[in-house]
Order: sequence, then structure tokens, then C-alpha cells
Amino acid sequence: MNRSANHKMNLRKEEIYRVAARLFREKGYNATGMRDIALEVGVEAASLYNHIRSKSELLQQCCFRMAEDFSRQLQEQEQRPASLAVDKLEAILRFHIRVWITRLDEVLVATHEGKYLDEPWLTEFMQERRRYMKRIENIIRQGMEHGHIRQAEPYPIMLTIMSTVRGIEFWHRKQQEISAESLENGLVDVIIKGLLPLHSPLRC
Amino acid sequence: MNRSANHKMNLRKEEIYRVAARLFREKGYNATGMRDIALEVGVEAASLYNHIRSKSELLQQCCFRMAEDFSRQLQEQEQRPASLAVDKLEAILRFHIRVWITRLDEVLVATHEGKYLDEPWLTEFMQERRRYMKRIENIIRQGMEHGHIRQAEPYPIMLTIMSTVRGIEFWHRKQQEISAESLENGLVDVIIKGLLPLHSPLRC
DNA sequence: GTTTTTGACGAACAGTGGTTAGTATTATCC
DNA sequence: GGATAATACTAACCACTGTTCGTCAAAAAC
Repeated sequence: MNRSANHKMNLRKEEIYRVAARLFREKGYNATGMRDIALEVGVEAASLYNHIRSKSELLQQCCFRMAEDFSRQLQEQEQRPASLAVDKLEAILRFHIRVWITRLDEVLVATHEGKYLDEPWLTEFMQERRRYMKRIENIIRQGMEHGHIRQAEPYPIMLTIMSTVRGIEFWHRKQQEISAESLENGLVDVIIKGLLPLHSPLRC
Repeated sequence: MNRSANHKMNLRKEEIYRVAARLFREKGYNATGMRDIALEVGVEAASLYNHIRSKSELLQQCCFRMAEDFSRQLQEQEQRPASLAVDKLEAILRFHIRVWITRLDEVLVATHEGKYLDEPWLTEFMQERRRYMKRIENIIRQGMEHGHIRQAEPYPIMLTIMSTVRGIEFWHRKQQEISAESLENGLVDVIIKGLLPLHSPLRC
């Protein structure tokens, strides 16, 4: 098999993955049947198994692709100087927002349907999420030690950064209540402004 | 049938409802079988139907009980003077946080599994949620008109208030990373501090 | 104490789930 | 162009789903 054929094969596999991610989000993992996926791909359900191993493999891809993308981006921020804690958090927050705006299907599946992963992936996935949250907490803690973030509990701040983006689920471009840029800047404003020290020149 | 018997009947029905809410949260609505619920109630699956009409009725109770509780509380806040917009939002936020801490099962089911409601309840439920969000947006807008909230897009602020509480899902009392009170105050701080006008005496 | 109601039970039903086996068809390679 | 691999199809399987039926014991009502 040459490279072209291999590429073609992956294209079909990618299509199945994309359809599955969308349906998993719209209807939920358990409510989405292989026959639903097959219908939208334009094929019979049994034919899917020439390209994928199982339904749960599709869920695994959703979850761990997102986990890797998030972890990689966080690593970039961690490598910046410790004095830039607030900028790091803003960059992290903006990354979260953009992923939630541009790849809502995958990120929602990873967030909401990840609990349906089989072992040992379930355990690995949840441990990874916990590690990710700890790493963000550490950045917040560093910012406080250097005086760039006001003294407070790091834990609720981390939760806020992790959770604010979830509101994007309610935002639909169609209804154009607000543009993507305004949405991103609005969300960043609320969070970041609340983090600055009381005497910060950016604040007053 | 006298009042005592009626009360006893409702007790059993309430027990089924509580068990269902917990299982719906842990395993998801579709992955929870009537036999799972029956097992934890200590009865056979068929016996459940002496107390409830259907599985979907249990989901409806979860969703609309929460919707009513939230709507009622919001109405209380709406009746306060318009000049107290920030206090209203803080009260709303604290109510959200407390519900998410003390009634996590029901509120998570309403949030995550509500999409599995049958029609016409699904449409009614989603319309109610949209109305609720609009009402919060109106409070924010009032606060801006009176100068008690800094000028900004009301929509992302509303989303933040709605979504921040979702982080509580990650917070488990057992692991005691932080107490319930500190968690509540920490979350409120991040959000409310970001809302105040730049010249507010509370801010600088 | 008899009648009526309540609630629990085992069995079963009709439908759906993911998945496999076997086979036919198409595309690729030499 | 013939061999070979990839991929589509039909049919079916078996486990499981929410729910109903007929029955029977226990509690409530009178």
C-alpha cells in the first residue's frame, strides 16, 4: 500500500470520526447508534468496522486528542517566565475559548461523554484532567507569589478559568447575539479583571 | 385513602426519584436502566411502575423541579430595587453555587441530561432556560444603565455567571481541597470583582 | 372479619444495541 | 489482465432495553 492509498484510508476514517463527534455531541454517546453514524457517512453500519475497531475507539479519539492539544498548549505557557502569570492565564483562557468556539463538537464530547470511556482509558483520562487542573493552579500560585495576582484561593480561580468557557455551549453563531471576537474579549475581561491586585495600574 | 397513606406513598416515590437522580448523574440517563434503579431501591424493576409512570417522568421531575426553583429565586431578586444590580447578581450567583453544592445530583441531571426529555417537555425546558438567561441579562443591563456595573457586553457576563458554577462538578467534599464556604466566596470574588466600574470605591 | 386496595413479583414482549461472519464488488499493484 | 487487497453489503446474533400482564400476599378500609 503506497502513501496515497494510506492517506485516502485515513480520510475515510477521519470522516467517520468527524461525524461521530458531531452526533455524540448532539445526541450523546449512548443515544448515538452505529447505524446513525453509518447513515450520515452514507454506508451500512457493518461497513464502518472496516475502518474503525469499535464505537468506543471513536470516543477515545475524541477525548485523548483534545487532552493532548490542551496539554501541549499548556506546556508552551509553562515555559514562559514566571513573572508573566497573568499573561499566561489570559493566553490559556483565550485558547480554551477558541477551541470551544471552533471545535465545539470534540471538546463537548470530551467534557460530557468522557465518563463513558472503558477502562483503563477512563482512569487515565480523569488523571490527566486532574493533572491539567493542578498545573493551572500552579501558575496561579506563582502569580500570587510574585504579586501579579491578588491574594486569594487559587482553587476557585482555576475552576472559574476551566468552567467559564462552558457558557459557549449556549452561544450559537446563527442567532448572532454577539460576534465570536466580542464573546472572547468579553469573557476574558470578566475573568482577568477579577484577578489583578487591588493596586494594579491596569485595574484603576 | 387518608393523608397518612398518601404521605407514605409519596415517600416511596421520593426515594425512587432520589435514587434515579443519583444514578442519572453517575451513569447518565441512557446508561441507567430501570433495573439499576430498582436494585438500589431494593425492589424488582416491574414494581417501580406502581409508583411512577415511566423512566422519562423521573427525568422530567429532575428538570422541572430545578427550573422552578431557579425561576422562583430569580423572581425574588427581580423585585428588589434596580439600583442593587450588583447585589442581585451576587445573590443569584450565591444561590447557584449553593444549589450546585447541596443538590449536585439534580442540577447536573437537569443540565446534562435535559436534552433527553421527550417532546413537548424538551421544547418547554429549553425555552424556559433561554428566558432565564434573558432575565439575568436584563439585570446586568439595568446595572450598567445605573452605572453600578462597568460598561461591557452583558451577554458574556451572563454566560460567566451561568457557567462558573459548573466547576463545582470537579469539587468533591471528600478530597477537602477547600471548604464549601471558601469555595463559594472564592468563586463570587472572581466574578463580582470583575463587574465593578473602574472608579468604584469597592474596587480600589 | 370480610372486602378492597396497594404493591411486589416472575415472565415475557417487542425493539434496539454493538458487533461478527460470509460474500460480493471495487480498486490497486505487478 | 490477472492476482490481491480493501471495502461494501446482507443477514444474523445475543445481550439488553423499557414496559406490560396476570398473579398473589399483605395492609387498609369499612
